[in-house]
Amino acid sequence: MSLQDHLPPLNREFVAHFGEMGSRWGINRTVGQIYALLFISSKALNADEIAETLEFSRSNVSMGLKELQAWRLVRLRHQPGDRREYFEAPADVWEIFRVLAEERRRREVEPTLSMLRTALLEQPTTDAERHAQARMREMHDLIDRLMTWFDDVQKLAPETAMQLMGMGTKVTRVLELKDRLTGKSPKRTTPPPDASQDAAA
Amino acid sequence: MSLQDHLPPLNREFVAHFGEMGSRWGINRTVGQIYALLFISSKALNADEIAETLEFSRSNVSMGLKELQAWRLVRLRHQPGDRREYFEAPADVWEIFRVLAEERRRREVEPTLSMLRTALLEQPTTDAERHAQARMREMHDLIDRLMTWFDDVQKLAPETAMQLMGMGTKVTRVLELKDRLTGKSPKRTTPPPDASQDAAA
DNA sequence: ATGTAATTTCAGTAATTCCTGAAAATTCAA
DNA sequence: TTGAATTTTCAGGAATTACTGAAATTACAT
Repeated sequence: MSLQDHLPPLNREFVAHFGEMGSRWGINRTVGQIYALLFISSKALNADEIAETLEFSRSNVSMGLKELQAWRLVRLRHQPGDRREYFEAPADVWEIFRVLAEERRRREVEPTLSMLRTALLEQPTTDAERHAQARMREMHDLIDRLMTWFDDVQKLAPETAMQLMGMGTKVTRVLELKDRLTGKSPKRTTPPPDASQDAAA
Repeated sequence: MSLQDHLPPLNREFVAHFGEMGSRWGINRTVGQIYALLFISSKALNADEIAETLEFSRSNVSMGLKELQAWRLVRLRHQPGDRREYFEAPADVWEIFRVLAEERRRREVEPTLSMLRTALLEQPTTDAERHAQARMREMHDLIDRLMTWFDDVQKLAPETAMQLMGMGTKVTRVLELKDRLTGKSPKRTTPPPDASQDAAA
């Protein structure tokens, strides 16, 4: 029994793609494929079904699922009258995005932010240290701002966030007006958005 | 001559951290350390200086710099009267963030988006395919929205984008008002932001 | 053109990560 | 309890990725 036997072409394609992209996303082929399979599956799957469909060893599937759970990307369920564990990917894609962003932040950003904070408390002794610290402060401040902003957006209900994004840069017109009033120049790097954007309001 | 000899503790710490985080960020230790070194350096460095400071082989530094250039994270410069190539990291941290986001998008998002678009053109033949395609459409639409929005923000001048972020969720009040008028409930997942956020307006 | 400095390529090796099968541990029904 | 079903752990091998030194290439001054 092979992946080919069980999955229709469309599903197979999707699963294969996630396997290939895995390394770029910081997960391995196995984990990527397992997630993809669960994401497009209409029902929760148990580890044996996954192993059989993807032709991975049972133990590999076990490890993969463990990692996906650590990422909070899959959820464990139990079917009545079946003691095996079933797994599924949450249905709401915005929720998936939120969780993914949270986890990446925790793993890829927070450690650096914390290192920077520590470094910024030190008293620089040489010129090299003084300059390095100034650069670190710039980096720290940007990351900190991005994270604070992201926190804010995360607190929004999905549909509000979607709406906010749907507005595009229209929000910035308010800022431009304010800048004009307070005497600053608006400074765009590209021409203003065209009128077709205006529908959302 | 060792890293220890050349770099003061603060700088050494920073460089080491980027080396360790490298794997989580999808680059290797070498590349991470080279970038970190250039980022905090007050002047452009040539490959030999880098190799000596970090104690990597000259060829390794050459490959690392090549990769950093492919990421557009370092820039090549020439010093008058010196035929060696000097490298530096752009000074503006917002610019760095922008480039990083662009590159990650190109490498990690676009291939998937393109795969999804292709898959969505297919005519599903089984129920499994129909369901898979529906899920793919959800994924595609979310990514597409995020990217469009990100395009918009990228077009803004740094200070405008910063301001936009500084506004936090205040923008959403307009949306909430609109929702209330059109009869939808605002649906927050958390209580509204406190008044301390209001300073930016 | 020639020679030297600077950089890149690349084959081989080292280091790391991934995956498997076997064994151990856990869960649960009887 | 016992034992069968299920899941997890983990040592060792396979596959991949990283790094080096030597050789080749390129760039440039004379």
